[in-house]
Amino acid sequence: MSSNDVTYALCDVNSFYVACERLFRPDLKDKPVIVLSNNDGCAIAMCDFSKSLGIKIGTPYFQIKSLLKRHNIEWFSSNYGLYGDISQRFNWVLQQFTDKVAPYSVDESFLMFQGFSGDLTEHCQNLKQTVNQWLSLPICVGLGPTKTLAKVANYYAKKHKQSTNGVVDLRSQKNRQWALEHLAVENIWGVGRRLSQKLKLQRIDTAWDLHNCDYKTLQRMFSVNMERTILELRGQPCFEFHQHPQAKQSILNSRSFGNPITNKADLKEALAYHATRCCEKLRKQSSLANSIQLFLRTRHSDHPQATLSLTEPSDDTSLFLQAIEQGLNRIYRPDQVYKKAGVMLLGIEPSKGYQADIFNQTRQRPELMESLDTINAKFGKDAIKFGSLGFDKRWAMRANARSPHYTSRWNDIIRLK
DNA sequence: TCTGGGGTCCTAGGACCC
DNA sequence: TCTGGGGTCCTAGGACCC
Repeated sequence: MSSNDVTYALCDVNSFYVACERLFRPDLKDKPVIVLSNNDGCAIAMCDFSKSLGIKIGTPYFQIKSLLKRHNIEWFSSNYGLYGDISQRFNWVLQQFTDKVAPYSVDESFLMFQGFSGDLTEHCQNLKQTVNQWLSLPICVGLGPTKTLAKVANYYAKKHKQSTNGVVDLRSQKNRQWALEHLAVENIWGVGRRLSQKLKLQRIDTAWDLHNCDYKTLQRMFSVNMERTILELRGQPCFEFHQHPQAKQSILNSRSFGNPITNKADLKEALAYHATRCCEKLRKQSSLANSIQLFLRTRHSDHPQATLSLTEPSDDTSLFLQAIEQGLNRIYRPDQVYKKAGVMLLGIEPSKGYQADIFNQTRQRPELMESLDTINAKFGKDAIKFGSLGFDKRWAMRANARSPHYTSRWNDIIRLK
């Protein structure tokens, strides 16, 4: 089968976080809603009405506070437990329509159709309707011969929801040219603010302009990714389709503090917490890491940082906690005010097949880690934990309006009276 | 006063080696 | 005093994505 038979579909939930918040709150169906980032810092998702007021993604909460009140807009702290669970259900529905589903982010997935006989547009209309019926999520679908063109199609489906009924097909050359001619270069997937500025200096203003460029020249001027984007705009697939999540090459956990911190003991607890979460993610993907980086952020936007290597790769939380303590001693300054802390694991490799160094005296306790994970999976996060995590979480972030974890915590299940 | 978090990939430049 | 060239590996920083 030639690659000409391959079509990609990008399915994306409209205002996903807002849609999730509305799921269990039918009273919010026609009411404006926005969702704030972690720590209730800024707006990260909103309904069309809020957009029409000029609120942009990333606007700080304090700047829109009065606007929200004036227009009676309901706002929520983000609830990633809920969004993650709904996302899984979304992908499950997509799998009823093709066995080739590649989740791309929490709210969008690529599908691949190969040698599909029948009307693909109709199939996707059907898919869209099913997602809406089963999960009550509004989605848009873009079809194209490459992922980049499917993204372009999705852009138009979202922009013209009414006239397209939420599905746009850019497989034909004629539709494609029109779509690219009317698409500003900054709206192409992979072309951000900086690159579009530079492209415009070269008089490359639209996706069609970029499509017609000499890709070798632009590869030299920019990078291989620019070359790939151009080829994808011409219908030649360059970006891979990963059906299964790839093992992460770095694992990061970080949070801003609810209130600024100066105390070393509090910082240590926060870092221990982040290291614990990182190690859980590491074990979940069956990997080992050989180094850990901890970083702090002060009021003055500088970020002291320390990277420590283990004597051999490990997934044992306690080894990383020891490293944290050493690292913090190196970078902590009592006269500083800290806003944020984080931990990153690096040098990641699969644990399967790892040849342990027989001369290494470091304790590795896979059974202990496994028991820890099993207990916490059953009884909830940190049901059992290392003492260095502490108990009072004085550093915890703000989340003043978080909705219940309707689908993932027994205590949060809706009760009917 | 208050501005998120978690990733990927690419490139440039320095260290080091032969 | 003169002091090459090519390769690899690592890291930091930048750009992008959602």
